[in-house]
Amino acid sequence: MTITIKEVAKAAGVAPSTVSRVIADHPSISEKTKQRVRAIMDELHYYPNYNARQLVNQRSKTVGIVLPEANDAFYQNPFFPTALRGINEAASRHQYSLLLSTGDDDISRLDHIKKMIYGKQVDGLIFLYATQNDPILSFVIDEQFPFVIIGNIDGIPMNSIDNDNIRVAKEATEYLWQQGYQRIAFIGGDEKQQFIQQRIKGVQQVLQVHHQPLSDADIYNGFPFLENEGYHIMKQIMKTNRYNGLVIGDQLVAQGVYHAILEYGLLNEYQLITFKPYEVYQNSDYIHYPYFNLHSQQLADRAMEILIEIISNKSDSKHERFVYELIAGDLVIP
Amino acid sequence: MTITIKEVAKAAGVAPSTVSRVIADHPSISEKTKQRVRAIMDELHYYPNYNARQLVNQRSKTVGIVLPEANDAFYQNPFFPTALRGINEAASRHQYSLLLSTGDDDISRLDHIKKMIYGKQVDGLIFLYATQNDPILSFVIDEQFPFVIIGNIDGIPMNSIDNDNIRVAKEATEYLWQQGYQRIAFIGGDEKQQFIQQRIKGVQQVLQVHHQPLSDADIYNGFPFLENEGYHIMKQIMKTNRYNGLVIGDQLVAQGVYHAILEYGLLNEYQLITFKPYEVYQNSDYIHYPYFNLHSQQLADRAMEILIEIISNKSDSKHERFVYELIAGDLVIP
DNA sequence: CTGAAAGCGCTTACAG
DNA sequence: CTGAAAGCGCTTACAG
Repeated sequence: MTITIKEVAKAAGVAPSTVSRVIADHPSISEKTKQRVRAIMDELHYYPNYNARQLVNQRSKTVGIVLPEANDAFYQNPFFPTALRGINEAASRHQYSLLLSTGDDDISRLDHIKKMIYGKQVDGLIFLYATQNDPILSFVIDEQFPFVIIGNIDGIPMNSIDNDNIRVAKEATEYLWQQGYQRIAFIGGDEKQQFIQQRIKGVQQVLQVHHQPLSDADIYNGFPFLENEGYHIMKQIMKTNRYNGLVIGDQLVAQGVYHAILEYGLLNEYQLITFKPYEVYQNSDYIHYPYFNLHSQQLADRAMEILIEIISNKSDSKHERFVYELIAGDLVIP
Repeated sequence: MTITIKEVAKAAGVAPSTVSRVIADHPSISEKTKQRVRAIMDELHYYPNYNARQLVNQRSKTVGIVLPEANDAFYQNPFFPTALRGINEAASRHQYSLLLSTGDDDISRLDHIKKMIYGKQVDGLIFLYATQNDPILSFVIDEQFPFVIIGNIDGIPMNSIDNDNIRVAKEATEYLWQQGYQRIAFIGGDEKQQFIQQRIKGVQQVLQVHHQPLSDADIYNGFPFLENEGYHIMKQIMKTNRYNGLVIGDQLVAQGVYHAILEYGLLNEYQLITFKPYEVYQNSDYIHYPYFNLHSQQLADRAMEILIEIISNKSDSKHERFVYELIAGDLVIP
């Protein structure tokens, strides 16, 4: 049998409402009563029923994590678990629960999100991806439901957190340039991802300054962020002998590229630089190439913090106000 | 204002109980009424409140995912997102929700799990790790709360799903042996993980048969499952020149090992073989070394299926009965 | 400082 | 085939 507030009340010789107030640490209850009730609660192993609490409170203290349509590139990218870790930490700090979205296709995913929201299961959402024309995103914007997106979408105001992708790409490009690698290509992947567009922009801006504009032919896109894609692209590139500096938009792709270079023994011909969600090999000589640490864990942690802030402040103003935070990246040099 | 069963009832000219029965597709309600009520539900965009439903039903149709204490080796290992994907798919198929456990240390993790269970937030749990003397595991065993563990723990009966680690390790070892690589070492990592012990056993069994037993000195353990650990171990090993075949217990470690070999140009000296959660590079020549595909996604999918089965059949028998499933691994050869 | 009562939005015997 | 009523386990005005 499960212990409810009633049992505790009876055992403590008080009313259920008093027990409820003790749980909430309500100031109007005397210390003596509080202590007595708490002792009973411990003794009886009382735990509040969240369903009842959430029903009456009309809020759940839980956040939904919105995943994209299932695909290898997302699930294999270290960004995903790293972000989850950050969200998890922040959730734990604030005693929030985390509900995962499910569903393969757009229909079932949207359906699940609607159930979560209308069913009062979540107070807010965190999007772990940012793609244009996403039906779920459109839906929550319409509904004005609280959410934070990791990444950004041009032209639509929303709460978001992101890396300063233009900036890190600029710094990356400048680094190659300063090192003397001045025949530069950008290897991206999925060009529909905003961050790829932004990183391209960064590279372009720097090369513009150096009067050596990046042409469209120097931008490699149109493939998923996977190691073997980078590997094959690089095998093509090596044939041309056109570049010596490579800015690579994704770290898995970079790994494939690096493998190709290593296999062909051309480490001295190419310098590559990429972007990673965390610092991979501290204090180790196992480092192959420079990269920017994007601190994805902290990024996601902040996403959660921002969301909680938004949920808590809700309804206190008529005008719209959005949070847009940028997380800096650090250059890590072998 | 949110639409409840009452509003629907009023609009349809029926009682709330009738609406409830329509939602449940209760056979005693006439088709006419059902259709009328459903039309109204659509029109009004009615969505059931899950908190109310779960409160009265005393079950949540949600499963808790139990994560280990936060550490790099877990979050960086591709097993984690792969397993999550499998669980997610099965959850979606069965209309189950997924709640993530949170907390850094053992205390706060156990605390959260207790809240989940006693607070009636979850009907069952899936453990994404299997370590001896885990306080959460002990707790749920004591409570007889439904759970499935991915992996296994010797000597304690519980519902579990796992790869046949001894078998894949045997096959891996036999493969090396047949290829002529007969000076064999095992590179593990975290020897407290059951699957490492099992894989060691597999290697030992095969070498025993070939009258060339694996000595303790040929087993490398005592480090986390990370690339640079494999890299450094391998650099040590290469100095000794004692082996030509390497069975590597974890794929991240294997990657580090491979890098070391590649850097030193010793690809012809060593043959390695490892175990991966998914098939990495289908139809591609970007494959470095043979490995066993452990099908972690399907494994986790099955974990969820088994759990749902257990939850549904609960209380129908007095005697204890546990499910123990093994997923086969496939050798993938470059 | 504490209690009795109403209500959150559902479901499910019990009647009819 | 359908409805009125009780109840799931909480919280929170309203009294006192």
